[in-house]
Amino acid sequence: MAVTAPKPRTRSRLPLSRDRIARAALDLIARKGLEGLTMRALGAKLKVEAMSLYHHVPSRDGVLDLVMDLLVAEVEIPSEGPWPDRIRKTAWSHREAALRHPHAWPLLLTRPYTTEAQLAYCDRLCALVGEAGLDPQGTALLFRLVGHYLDGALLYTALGPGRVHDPAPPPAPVDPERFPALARVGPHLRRQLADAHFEFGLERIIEACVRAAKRKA
Amino acid sequence: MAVTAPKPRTRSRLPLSRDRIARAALDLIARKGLEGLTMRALGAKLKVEAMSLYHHVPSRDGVLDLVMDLLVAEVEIPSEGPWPDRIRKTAWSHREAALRHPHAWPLLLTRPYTTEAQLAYCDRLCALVGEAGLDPQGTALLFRLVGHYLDGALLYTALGPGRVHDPAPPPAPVDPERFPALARVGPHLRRQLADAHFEFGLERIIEACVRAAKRKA
DNA sequence: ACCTGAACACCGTTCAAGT
DNA sequence: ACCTGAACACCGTTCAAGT
Repeated sequence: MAVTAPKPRTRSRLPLSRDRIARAALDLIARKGLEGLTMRALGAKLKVEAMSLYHHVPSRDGVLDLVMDLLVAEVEIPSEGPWPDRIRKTAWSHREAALRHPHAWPLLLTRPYTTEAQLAYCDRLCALVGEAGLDPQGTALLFRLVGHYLDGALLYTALGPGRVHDPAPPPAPVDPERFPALARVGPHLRRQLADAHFEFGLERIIEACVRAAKRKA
Repeated sequence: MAVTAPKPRTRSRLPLSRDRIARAALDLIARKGLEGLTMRALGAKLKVEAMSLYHHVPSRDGVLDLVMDLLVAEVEIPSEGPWPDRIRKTAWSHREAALRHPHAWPLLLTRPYTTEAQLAYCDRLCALVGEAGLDPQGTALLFRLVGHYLDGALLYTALGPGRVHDPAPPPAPVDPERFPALARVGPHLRRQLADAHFEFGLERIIEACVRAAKRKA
């Protein structure tokens, strides 16, 4: 019995889905920056009118939430080994993800965490810091200490120049007459040194956590 | 000889100036948020067509630079006393300024420092951290450690809920079945505790600076 | 059920024109 | 010199209409 082959659609466009929208949005942000993510541009990328997106997502903010879900999914939080080591690895994993998605990363610093995936990510971080063995109050103190440092360091990482569509020049030469301290320290604040700076600060933060854990124990 | 009194202008509008524009912009941001600062709204506030602003400022970004100048001018950096104390006071002064201008503060974290006033501010911060007595490389390490912590903490401070036009609800109750660690620690992450959290982290950071300074000396 | 097209109420910015 | 008005090329989102 002859079976008709599935009709080859001349326009073989997959149906829209939240997953396809999320990936297209992440890619668009990587190319054009956060403000380059417009509903019209996103629609064009998916070969669809902008208005079709609203059937899968409630608003532009809804798209940003999908992108945040992709970001937190890339962070690895190990569950084996001594906890200071796990904090160290988690921090570096954050840094790698931020470097992979510099334009999108600020979303994680400026928007509330609401989706299931985002809350699960927060939960894993709380559990990790809780391994230090302090009570919930003490855990919250360490959580903020580590968190604030990471947030600041990764925002700096993400906003660094030398990326696509980032017109900000590297720190311009500074007049040592008018700004003597800045002229002296400035050369040592170069982005190329950011790895070493990140590591130094991270180790001081972990030391502080270890000391706090010992004090309570 | 009769002198004609200066004709009382029925529309006594002051001439536009960069200073008036800056203050109006800061006020508009306080009321409507950063995205509420539009050239049209700013013009309306100054009783002028939006296009008149372009005679005093090159672009919307130029307005944001003026606002940043106002913000850094509010930070007090003491020049007397032991340096760990001065770092502590400078940090708290930052926090107070961030709390006075929560909506505008993120500008200082996301835009490059370019104007005279902004560079002078960076210079004073470098000079302060330089007081720890390390060489420029070491000074840069401390500068990043303190800076990243402050950036993260103040971004958190600035983005907190409970402000005008901030629809984000305080951390919603969390299902302890699905997110046990978050449910345990979450209550201790409330904004009301932010002062104590900020202080704890700041003191650990200053300790680390003191230790680093001793090690080198 | 899913996608479209026109429309609404906005943006930043340019430019020629007014006083 | 300073301000204006109209216009251009965009936004996010609504809504009635198509298939």
